[in-house]
Amino acid sequence: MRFEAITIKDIAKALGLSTSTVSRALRDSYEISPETKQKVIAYAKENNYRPNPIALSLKEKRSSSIGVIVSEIANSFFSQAINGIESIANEKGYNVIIAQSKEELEREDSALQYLASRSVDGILLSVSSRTSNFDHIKKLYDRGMPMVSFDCLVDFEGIHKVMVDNIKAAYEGTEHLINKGFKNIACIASSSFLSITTERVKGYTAALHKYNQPIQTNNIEYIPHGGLIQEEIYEAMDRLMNQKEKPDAILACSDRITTNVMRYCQNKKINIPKQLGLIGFSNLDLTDLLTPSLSVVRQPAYEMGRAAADLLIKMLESKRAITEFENVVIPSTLIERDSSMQIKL
Amino acid sequence: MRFEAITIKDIAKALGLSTSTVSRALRDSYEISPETKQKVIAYAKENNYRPNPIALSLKEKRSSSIGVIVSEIANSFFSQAINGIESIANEKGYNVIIAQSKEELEREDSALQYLASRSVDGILLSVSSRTSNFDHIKKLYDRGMPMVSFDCLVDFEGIHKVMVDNIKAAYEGTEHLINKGFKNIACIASSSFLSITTERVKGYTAALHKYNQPIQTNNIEYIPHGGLIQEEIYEAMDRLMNQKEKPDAILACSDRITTNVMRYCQNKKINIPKQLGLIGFSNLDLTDLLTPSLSVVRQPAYEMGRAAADLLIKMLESKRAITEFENVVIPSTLIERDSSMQIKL
DNA sequence: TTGTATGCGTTATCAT
DNA sequence: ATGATAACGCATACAA
Repeated sequence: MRFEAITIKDIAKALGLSTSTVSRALRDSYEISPETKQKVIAYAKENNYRPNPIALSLKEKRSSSIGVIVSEIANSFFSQAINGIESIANEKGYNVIIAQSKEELEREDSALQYLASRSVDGILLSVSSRTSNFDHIKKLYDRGMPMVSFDCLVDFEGIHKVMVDNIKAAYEGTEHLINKGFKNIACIASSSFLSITTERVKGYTAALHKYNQPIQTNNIEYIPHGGLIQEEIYEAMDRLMNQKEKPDAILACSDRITTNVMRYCQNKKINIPKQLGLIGFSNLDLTDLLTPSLSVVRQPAYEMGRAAADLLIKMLESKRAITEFENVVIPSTLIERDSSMQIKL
Repeated sequence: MRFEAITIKDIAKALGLSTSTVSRALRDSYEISPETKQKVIAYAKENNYRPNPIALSLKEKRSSSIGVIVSEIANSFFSQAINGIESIANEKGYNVIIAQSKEELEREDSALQYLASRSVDGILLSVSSRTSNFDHIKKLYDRGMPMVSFDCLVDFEGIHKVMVDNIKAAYEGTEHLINKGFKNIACIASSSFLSITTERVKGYTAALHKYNQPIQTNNIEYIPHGGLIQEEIYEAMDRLMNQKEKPDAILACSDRITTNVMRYCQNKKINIPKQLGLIGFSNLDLTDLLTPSLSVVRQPAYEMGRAAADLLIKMLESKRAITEFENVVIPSTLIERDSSMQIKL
């Protein structure tokens, strides 16, 4: 037996009315008599009637659903962001369709095509770390697909953005290490062409500059796949640690980079923070247990998800010109560990 | 400007053909002349034509989408499971709509109604820890909605399940603690009426029995919200630690419970494993860094997601009787820490 | 106040 | 080999 939902037609037949009368009664139209209305609503309720959203979509040319493209769901930052997106979407009666780019350009593009063809009303996009060219995105945007770029940003005229103040976040993280007495701080970041990377590196160098520490280009490592591939981070660490003047601390500029730098240190038996200082961007749930070795820059993932979904849905539902909407910048949080809070492992 | 996709009608008009000819040409029907076919396909490709899945759904009475209900997306176990679900769905041309129950019965029920009304072809469900009664689920199932229950299981006649061998997992975890020399092992689990709970507790008691350790009911704590609420775990720990004969080790039966037991120990400055042994079910990405204090039972979340999605889609696409499909049991993994691999924190 | 007809995009059935 | 028409479920312009 196939699952069959009750339709307006069924109600009409059962009550000896026409479908339009039923439709109008259910939408509480003024043209319908109270008695009929009541009868229809009672029957609908009794039989658990729900309008078929597919038929509605076809008619209204909108699906009340928004698409989300992230690099990977199983990444705390994004699962928290999706959580935020979901909460807003739920409130406003939208549903969420999720697609993953897995940090690959082709997958990102096909996800984009897929969502467009699924008739989503709009798209929330955090680009993959391999996306150096935004043409495929701009093309869809120019065809009229509403979009909001969040976290890993797309940059072209008109597109709306929800972001954190990455410069400040990286600046504060670096400053924290400097204040702890580290003198030769390296930085591992994602792809060099991404805004989140250039901004975080900018914050890093700004802090070094402010505290009169030398800025060495061989102390900055860029990771092609944004940390998805462990080996790439290990290789970067190898390069850094094999320098003549090897760094005494690391600024790890993403969730995955942070985790894998810690793994590297564990494998190589490098003591954090005695042999190597570390501060990382991280949203993992357990980071608070890794005190006092790890101070983290926490990205407000949930809040970003909410802000991005809120902005997109406002754009969708407003008649105002799209240019009237403003980008959103959300502050990140530096979580400093107190050594006295140490868990004895 | 609103995003408008190209339709068969547009192609027909542009090429001076009828919609049915275009439709047939695109589906490579034998009745269409090669020239026409070629012309249509070329035009479609050039203009990036994609069939409108909404119209298709309305016609076919199927949406090529499956619904997933989990307690929370931002929980590593579920985000990994969703990852697995997504991978299978992608392969087979389905899309995934996700809903969260937040461990609340009403939210679970409304998610169920929502997905049914969204015309999903089937549902993957991990029940909330507050679901002691399956009537709302069975009702939908009996109306013909294909379902697969995974992880937190639903149990009624006919429903298909994808699960881990919880008894074995908990047995091995407990055995591990016993082998380390712990003599008074307590157990913190989720709601008492859930199969995952009863099975894990069964594995726990079986191990104690096997090694001739006393089984004390006040050494078993049940958490109403499955660990979503930190206080509930703290209270359980308080009760355990305030007993006259307080336990020397804990078996934590879920991801959230494990994390929060660790947090509790950190706050109370309880040394793991010197003052208190701990083994927990955990899927967090960072657990491998918490050596050697924490051996974990790792749930094969990704594999479960894949197995569940695979089973559901096979059920959807097969003409065979639903009873012919078999439940899937997936083994969990015990990850024992080697003290020599200690990260110096 | 209610009913009839149309269209959203697609395919299947029936013409031609 | 191609075209016209109906149907999926719904909302609505138009008729009565």
